[in-house]
Amino acid sequence: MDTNAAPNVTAAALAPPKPVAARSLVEAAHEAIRHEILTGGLAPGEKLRFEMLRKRFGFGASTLREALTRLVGEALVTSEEQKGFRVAPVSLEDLADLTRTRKFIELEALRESILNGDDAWEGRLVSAFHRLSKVEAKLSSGPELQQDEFEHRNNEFHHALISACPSRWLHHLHGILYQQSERYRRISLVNRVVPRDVHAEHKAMFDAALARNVELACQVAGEHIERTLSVMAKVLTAGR
Amino acid sequence: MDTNAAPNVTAAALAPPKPVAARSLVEAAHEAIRHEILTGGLAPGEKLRFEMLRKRFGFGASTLREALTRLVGEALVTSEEQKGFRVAPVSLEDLADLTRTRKFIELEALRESILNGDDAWEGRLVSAFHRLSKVEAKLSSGPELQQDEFEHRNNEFHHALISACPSRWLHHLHGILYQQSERYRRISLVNRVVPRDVHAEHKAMFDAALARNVELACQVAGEHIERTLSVMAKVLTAGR
DNA sequence: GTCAACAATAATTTCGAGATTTTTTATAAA
DNA sequence: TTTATAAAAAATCTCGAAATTATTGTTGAC
Repeated sequence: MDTNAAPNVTAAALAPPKPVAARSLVEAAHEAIRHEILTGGLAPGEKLRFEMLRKRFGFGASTLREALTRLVGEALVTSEEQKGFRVAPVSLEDLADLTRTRKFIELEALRESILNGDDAWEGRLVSAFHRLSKVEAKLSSGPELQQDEFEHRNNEFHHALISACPSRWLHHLHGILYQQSERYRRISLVNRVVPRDVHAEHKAMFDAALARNVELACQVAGEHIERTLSVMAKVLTAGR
Repeated sequence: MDTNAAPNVTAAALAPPKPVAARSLVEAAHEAIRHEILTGGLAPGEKLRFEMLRKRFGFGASTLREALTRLVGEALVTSEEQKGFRVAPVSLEDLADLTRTRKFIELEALRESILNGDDAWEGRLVSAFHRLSKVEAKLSSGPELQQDEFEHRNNEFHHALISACPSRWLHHLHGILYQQSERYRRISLVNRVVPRDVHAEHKAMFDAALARNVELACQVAGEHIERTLSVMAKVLTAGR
């Protein structure tokens, strides 16, 4: 079969936020709505009416319904039988609990990853750190333009760190928690109040991991997560 | 409005396994299919065609589709774009990884639960242990009849143990892993090979928790989970 | 003036048919 | 006999409308 370059999605062509081409309309709808929730275009607690979503994204009711059901599974959307869907709410308590739980999971994964890491893992890590450093340097000049790209590379770097952890279930759980954190992180990025040398923190994690120093890496990563919490907490309380 | 005792679901009346009345057809379909997967009526790896599911359960295509999407979120079903749904496969590797990860999560939740437990928690624990003990005694006579009830009360007891853990996210993650374990556990229950005093193990956990002995409770619970793994592993390898 | 029952409106949920894609089967060439 | 191509069949995916349920607004009685 030859490659078909023509986009075969018709309804999706109407929606403004369309970063990636998806294999099915449900996937496209899922990613579009997910992006809007993560970036705040759909506010926490907001009711998700089908008529509104139809106009905004251009998908049919069944397609939207399945996309929302996926998002419920990722805990980005809540649903109550016969009463529709809502964007999952955010709160300081949830952020604190989420961060604590993520730290618990992520440090265990990091530990196992460092112990099991091979040359290929080191290669992925070096590569991801390099790409992240590049976008971090640009971020100070034009913040909003590179935010999606920064999140993507930040995600890649953190994933590379734990990518040698052999437990599929630990990865699965971490993925859920990480996506939740991303939501809070983006809130604190758009209106950042605390100046912070994130690059230095990333470099410390990178160095400790490559040196195979489990204890140091976990300590640094733990502090990194905690610091992220305190920054996000400040933003959330300041907004009130 | 007065209470309406008549079942308002029409299509669902055809399906044989219908334990609970659901608020929506999607929920009914979700629970019916989930039950069939957990009990083995739908085999691991089996393709889930809509025509087959329509005949078997009597729901419409969209309803089934959403129910399957929910099950994908619970990792009981896998989906590949444009190629449909399958029952999630089982394997010895997955079981080992799952058990290890569940132990990691469940012991942490148990630790926090014992430290935070109040009188209400003790009450729930005593009650759940009592109910579990009753059904355990009956289980030796008629195994198949009480299996659903045993699983239900076993679930209640293990949930009661960690119910005083304040972390919602830890509970959420534990729920995912516990449901997965239930699937393997039911396989090893129908064709059990190793005689085992499960009641004594449960009693040891119960006593240690009520005595607020964190270390002993975690040790006993850890051994309980490990022993469950070894039993299930024996069944899975014997089946080959 | 307050509360409850009832009607009107709006939203969600469900279904079946049509469009698109994948898989299978048949045919022909090497 | 094997491989490639193409038609046919089967399955999934998507849509819009009908049915069910929740919400809102109004009227009437106490």
